[in-house]
Amino acid sequence: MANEGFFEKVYQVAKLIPYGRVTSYGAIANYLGASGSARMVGWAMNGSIKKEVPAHRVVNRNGLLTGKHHFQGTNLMQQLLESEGIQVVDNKIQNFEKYFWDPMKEL
DNA sequence: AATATGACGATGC
DNA sequence: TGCATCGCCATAT
Repeated sequence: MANEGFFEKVYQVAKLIPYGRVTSYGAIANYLGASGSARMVGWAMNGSIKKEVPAHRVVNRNGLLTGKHHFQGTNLMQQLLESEGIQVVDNKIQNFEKYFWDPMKEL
């Protein structure tokens, strides 16, 4: 209920991430107008796992799956990304710029 | 009310 | 090029 307004926004944007695409926490934060609070986006994702939010499509600006530890399995996040056609090596997305999806730019 | 933490980001060295 | 430090801002305790 209106208590997690910030979180809600993050969830909405994360849900809008197209299939086979990824984005960064900072990009979402920037889109929400909270540029600088990229950490909040990550924190919001913490609860997004319980939701229907594809948090596996959200990584840090290095394209590194930093939050994979928060997923159920050890490499579930990586598997999900690979399932979408994204190459992941050593917890890092290959051709990150190519798969990068900027909410501000796309929306 | 204050302090510590955190799935980040940028800059400095 | 890689590691270390500071800054940001909301949540949790």
